Amino acid sequence: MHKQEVTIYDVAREAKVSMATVSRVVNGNSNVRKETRERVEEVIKRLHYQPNAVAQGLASKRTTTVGLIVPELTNLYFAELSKGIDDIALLYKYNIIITSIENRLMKEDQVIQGLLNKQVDGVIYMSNKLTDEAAEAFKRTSTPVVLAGTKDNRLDFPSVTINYHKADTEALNLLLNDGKKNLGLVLGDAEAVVNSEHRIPAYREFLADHDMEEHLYTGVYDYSDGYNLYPKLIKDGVDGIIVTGDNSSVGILNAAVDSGAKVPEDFEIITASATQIASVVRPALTAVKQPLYDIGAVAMRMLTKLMNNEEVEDLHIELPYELVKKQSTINR
Amino acid sequence: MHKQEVTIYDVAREAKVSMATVSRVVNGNSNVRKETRERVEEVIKRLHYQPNAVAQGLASKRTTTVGLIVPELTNLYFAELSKGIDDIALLYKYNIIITSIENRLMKEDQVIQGLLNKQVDGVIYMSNKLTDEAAEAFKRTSTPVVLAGTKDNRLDFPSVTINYHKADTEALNLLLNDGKKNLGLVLGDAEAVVNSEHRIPAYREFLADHDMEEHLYTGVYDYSDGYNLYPKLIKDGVDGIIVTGDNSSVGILNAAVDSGAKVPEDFEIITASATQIASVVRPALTAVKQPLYDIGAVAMRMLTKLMNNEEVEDLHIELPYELVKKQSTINR
DNA sequence: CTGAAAGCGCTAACAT
DNA sequence: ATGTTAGCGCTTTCAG
Repeated sequence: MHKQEVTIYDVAREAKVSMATVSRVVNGNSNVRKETRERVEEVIKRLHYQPNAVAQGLASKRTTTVGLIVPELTNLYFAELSKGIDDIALLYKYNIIITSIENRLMKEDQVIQGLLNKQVDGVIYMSNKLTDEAAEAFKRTSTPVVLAGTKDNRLDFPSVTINYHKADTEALNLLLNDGKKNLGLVLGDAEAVVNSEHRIPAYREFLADHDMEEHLYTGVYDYSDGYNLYPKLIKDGVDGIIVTGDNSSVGILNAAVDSGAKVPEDFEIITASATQIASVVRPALTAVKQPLYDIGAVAMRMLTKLMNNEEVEDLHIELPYELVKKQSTINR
Repeated sequence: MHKQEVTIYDVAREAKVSMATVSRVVNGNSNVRKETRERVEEVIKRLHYQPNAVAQGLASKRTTTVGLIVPELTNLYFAELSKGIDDIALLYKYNIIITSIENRLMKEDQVIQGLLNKQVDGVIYMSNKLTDEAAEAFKRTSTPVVLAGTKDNRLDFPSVTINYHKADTEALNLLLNDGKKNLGLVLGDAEAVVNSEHRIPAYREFLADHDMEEHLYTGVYDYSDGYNLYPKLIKDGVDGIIVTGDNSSVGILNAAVDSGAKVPEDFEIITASATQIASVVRPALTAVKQPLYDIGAVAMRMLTKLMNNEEVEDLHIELPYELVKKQSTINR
């Protein structure tokens, strides 16, 4: 397996310089005479020399690779975040090792350890919930970590999010103003910090302020969870809901439509994390439009600073969201 | 930046063996006495030793990392393929470096060269079209490459696909049997081998066999392309179409629905690469259901064999597809 | 501005 | 079964 035909040494010999000089040329070090540089560059081109990034990584202790930890690959929410990350990573010449943690073949801390063993320069963690094992693994390392779309109360990892409390309150107000009386909140994991510390408190405060009854549904993760939940919502008399998952919100919507319910007249739905899917269903879903691309991009940008030991003014960035009215709420 | 606290050398000293023995233990080499192994393992655990994968990679010339080249991150078609790849990669303990080529900041061959410089052990390329520059880059290297969901006629790279010709013919027959008279084919890139060598020929043969008029639309890539195409379809008198992109098929569907057309009575749609999105829209789309997860999984499995120089009986695997009738064609 | 030399942490013959 | 010894290809002082 003679992958590497031509090494830095070959270039050095051919250009009649030392490998140190070739290394300088490759790395854009300015301490090289113009003529020398040009001679080396000519040889590099002629020999089709390409630096071995693994050797560079070992010698320099920087791999220009970051790890991405994502709960599911086939979820547009994470895909849109990832795209923001990817674009900025490309800009700063980092590669991305992506690892999903949905497969139970390997525990989450093992996945993270595997990433750290590969000497990634940094990690971006996306998920509604920072699990204990992940937190443990992260705090054992000096590798910088940024949370995208999640917060953590215990360990204060850098994060990029929106203001969930404010967003949900605004969405609840929309339902209230549309005349809905029994407002529900549909969540995935109730333990997730975003839910337990932000969304649920916002919901309860709202209920208290308006003297309303609580209709909290947890453990609703995907399309079919949402679809199956719908009859229960109706039985409970709920007429307006905020759904934190995009797929589950579409499940609920389709269950409503398929059962002949009138949306939004009888039943209103607001999705709290809109992806493309929210706008292609009919009726299109009114949504809290999180700037997913930007969250990813800002998180990655922050990570580049952390990896370079640059000053980072604010380690907890909240980006603006937008409440976009579509057809699943009364439009006026 | 003293990331690596404890090295193989520390373990060796502490366990009073040579680093070679520690290496053997770490790599599961059987040539180690049981007691020695246990002593070393105890030290490894006590010192929290973790092997540096970069150093392993440099010394062994194997990085247990594969590169994934995907046209778009935010497209469920590729996400579902990726999930199949990811699961098998995890099983065989490979990490994945994912690179999208939608960002024009870097040319495709540069992206590929970057992957090769990182010494990936193999590459999986997904896209309807293997571009010239990609093909050039691949043929310069000895690193194995597998195409997932694409074929190539020039260079005969290993591939995993379905039989597009057969699938499209079957879909066209369905439209015909539903009484549709003017059948259209809506594509993205007409130059893509899958289209130029498989889908278009299948379409033309079908038209010839049934003495029908051609309605071929190319350059239709995303949702809005599809949405905007609809009026033209109607003007052209098309009453049944096969759409190769899932997002564009939904665009066409919504344009039809929004304009009050009756689907499937007046207009039938079959999507030729169904993802989750095809089943959540209403009416749900009749689809050629490609086994995307399996295509990814089989491609990755094939790649593991290639990377280990194992025998691969068939380098061009075609997996079975399924024509799933939903609501965008007449159901009977 | 350039070169010499010492590693980075590990694997893989080759000995013993 | 275990140790010794070269590297893998590159970066990075340190000299000059």
